[in-house]
Amino acid sequence: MAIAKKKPVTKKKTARVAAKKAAAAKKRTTLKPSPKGKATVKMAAAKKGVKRAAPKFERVVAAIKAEPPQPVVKNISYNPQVMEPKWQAKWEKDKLYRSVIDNSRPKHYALTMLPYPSGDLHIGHWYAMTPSDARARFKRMQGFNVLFPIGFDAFGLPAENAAIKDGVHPMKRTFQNIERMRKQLRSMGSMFDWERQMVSADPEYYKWTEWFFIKLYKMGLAYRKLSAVDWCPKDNTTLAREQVIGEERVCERCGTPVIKKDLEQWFFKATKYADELLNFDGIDWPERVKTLQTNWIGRSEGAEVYFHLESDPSSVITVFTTRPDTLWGATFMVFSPEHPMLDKITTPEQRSAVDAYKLQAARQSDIEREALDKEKTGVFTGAYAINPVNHERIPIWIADYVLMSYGTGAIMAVPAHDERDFAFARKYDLPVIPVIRPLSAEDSGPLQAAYIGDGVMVNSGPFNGTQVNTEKGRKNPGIAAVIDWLEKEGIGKESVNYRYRDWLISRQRYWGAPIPMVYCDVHGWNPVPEDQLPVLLPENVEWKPTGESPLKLHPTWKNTTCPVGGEPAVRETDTMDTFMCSSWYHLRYLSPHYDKGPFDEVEYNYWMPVDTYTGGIEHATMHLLYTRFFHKALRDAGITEGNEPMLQLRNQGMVLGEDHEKMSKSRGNVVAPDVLVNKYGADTVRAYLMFFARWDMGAPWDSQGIEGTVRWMRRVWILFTDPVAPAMLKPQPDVLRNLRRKVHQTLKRVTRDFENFEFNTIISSLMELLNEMYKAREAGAVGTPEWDEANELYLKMLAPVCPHIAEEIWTNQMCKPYSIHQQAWPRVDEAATKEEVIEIPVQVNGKVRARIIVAAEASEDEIKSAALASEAVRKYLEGKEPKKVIVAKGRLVSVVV
RNA sequence: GCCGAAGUGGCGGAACAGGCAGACGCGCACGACUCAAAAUCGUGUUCCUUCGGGAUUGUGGGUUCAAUUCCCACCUUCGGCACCA
Repeated sequence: MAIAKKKPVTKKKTARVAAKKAAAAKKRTTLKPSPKGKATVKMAAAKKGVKRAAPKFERVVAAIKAEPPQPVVKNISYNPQVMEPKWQAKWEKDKLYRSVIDNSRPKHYALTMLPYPSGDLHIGHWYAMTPSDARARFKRMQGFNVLFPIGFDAFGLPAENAAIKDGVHPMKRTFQNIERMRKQLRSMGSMFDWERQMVSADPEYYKWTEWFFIKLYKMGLAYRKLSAVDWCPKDNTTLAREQVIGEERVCERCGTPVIKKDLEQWFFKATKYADELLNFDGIDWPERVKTLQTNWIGRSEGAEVYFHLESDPSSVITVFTTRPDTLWGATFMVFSPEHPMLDKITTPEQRSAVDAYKLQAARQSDIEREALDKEKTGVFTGAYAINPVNHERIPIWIADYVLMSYGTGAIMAVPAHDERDFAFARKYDLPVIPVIRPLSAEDSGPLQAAYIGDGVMVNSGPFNGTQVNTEKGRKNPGIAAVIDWLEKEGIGKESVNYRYRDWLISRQRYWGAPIPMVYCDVHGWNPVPEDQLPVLLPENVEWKPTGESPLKLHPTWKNTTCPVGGEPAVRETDTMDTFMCSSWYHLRYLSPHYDKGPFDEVEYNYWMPVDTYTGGIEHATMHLLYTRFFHKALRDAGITEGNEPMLQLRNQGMVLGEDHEKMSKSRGNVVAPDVLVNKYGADTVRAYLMFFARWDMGAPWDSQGIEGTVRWMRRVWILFTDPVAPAMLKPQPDVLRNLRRKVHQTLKRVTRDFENFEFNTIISSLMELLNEMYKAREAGAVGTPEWDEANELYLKMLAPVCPHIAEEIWTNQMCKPYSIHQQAWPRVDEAATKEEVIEIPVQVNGKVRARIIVAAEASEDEIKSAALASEAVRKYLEGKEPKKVIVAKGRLVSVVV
């Protein structure tokens, strides 16, 4: 097969892209979820058909809408609607969750991704935050001094877009939304330390965002460059590469296809840290995130090789290749249509063809140009290059399959061993010279396709006979040998290329942190002096529907004087990408009102680094990569310590609507946490969110399912508050032993599951234990020390999950010392968890045929003889001796007949 | 094409380190209470069955006394990257 195969765009794929686009237009929840966040959506939706969709779902939504919120729990005194706000107020008054430095205790910095103040807390926020809160509470009970802060990622486009529509100033809208969301966040009963709150749009905060920009600028990590950048025509701003999504190349926020524009923009030199960002040593992050980041950085190893023009031996054309072992097979060279040398090398005869091709390439969008199924096109430049390894004269072509943005914008084409080059050579009838002979085929006829695989180098001068394989880089003996030789000959050297690009941070918008730079004709660009920070956003701005940044249109704001010479100068009117604000917010929590620097070092030394970070995976190649870069840059500036800001990362999944689709207002499948809290209480909602799915997977919401959690909560309440001690009988000793065993087994599991973020099994363990406690109560356990211990431990285990009901029972019903949230996490009594008598299944030929009951510490021999003595086993043995008997002590006996 | 993840009852899910598959919950069925309903409580609930059993963790192989778990191949779904030289 010759020409690159056509890859028809399937219906499925089109649908997927459309869905992606649609999703991109949706509101953001935590930080800035993007279509990437749909990951879990479709997985879950696809996993189990969509059977339960419409009727029931509509019924439920209708019911929720119609019903005025009212307590569902009737006839008993459990009343979360009263009890929860009461405790929230008391905890706040008592500053129960204030975290201050305490050198006598180990610290634990639990961070959850800060929300964007969209106006309403979404169920997704609850899903991310309440289990994180429960875990932070657990850590606190374990004796850690826990910092669990909250803030708002308050700059950003939605507020500005809304302002263009209705004229309400983003500042006003944002701070109103924050006020509203604070109330909602409080209703979660979370242990946020509100005194550490930060708001990124607050001048007190963005002063330091600007300050960091200048730091990076002074380190040479911020630079201004004219380049072809991605532009979202709807949001009227440039975007970072990370914010352009998928093969359709749409805006991460609004789903509009981006276009290219040549603009001067500010960049951060993130690529300087590419190699370091590939190293995840010392951090416990999900493999998935590490893989995404690794792929995003896209390191490839190879060599750069110096060709020169036939017409000018002093010229140098550098190419990058991952296959230096195929250098002898280079039969032509291809330049990108944007290559700067083109004008110089094109011959007069070819000029018109080349110019026409360049024009055509420039007119095409990236999508058209990079379409996979497009047939290769190109034009001969008339020029020839000399291959330095064998001094062959090879023609130079231009083709749009070579990108200026990767490598050097010029390639050596080896059609015999590269599919793209092969297709191109076939089309334009260029020579194909095999230089790797497959080990299997001794004499192969004319190549039908590019050969990529193990083999022996041929037609390769001094390297004939050298073995090559498919390994990349120096691990491949052929490549290693050629690289060494290139370096010795001075015609090339080992080299690494990355897909990763520098971070474009300029945004042509108003509602962001100003880029604190000033331009004057004499001294060029200079940073605003530190004592003049922050550069404040002007408040009196006009909203024009043109979409132009009001900063640009403001009559006076941009006028200033040059900090170097005092000449008239203008301010940069672009603002910073909001991901810049969120790259360091975890540092501002340490001392949100500190004014001598971005943070107080004393606080830093105590709290940093972040011990656990929780949030959505949609930020894998955006926020989570930016913040790592930022930390490393600050480390090199001597501002931070250590190589990584966040030691452990865990991602929650996504809560879908009941119709198994992503929740959205337009679909009408949104589950509002406020409604749920009014109806069931925060404790129930918290518990259900922890219970109803694996936290890292997420699942569709199930409004029936929550009933189980409602029942559980009620049963908890009744067990602890119902004074009836039903049994007159004295409990059997084994009842109490069993109760105690169950309690400690549960404690062991719950402790382990909290450590591992396995929240669903925490709840099921607690449900199980409650069922056992009901039975024990029936059996007369009430009033015994074992019963009291069970009660105490149960509440302590419940406290992180359902902080209000646990406090109410502990403090008010049981009159224990306030607060349960200041109690120590109980210790597992290992001895109590052990069973005395165990039931062991006996397998005969792999099938369970009998069960025997033996003492837990019975020896293998005892177990063996008990098993062989059992009737069922004797039946299968039919009097014969077993071939083999395996005893897994305490677990199982396996008899082979 | 490359890289990664997942697949267990009607549903969400459980199974610590290879050892009883289906914990816990939803739903459903039956029963108790009730004039009745709701709520609550109790019992049952993977499938097939000739009631002896048999099958069963996406499919097919393999290792093992024993596999949801380890290995190989494949299928499906999801995600990321992609004319990346």
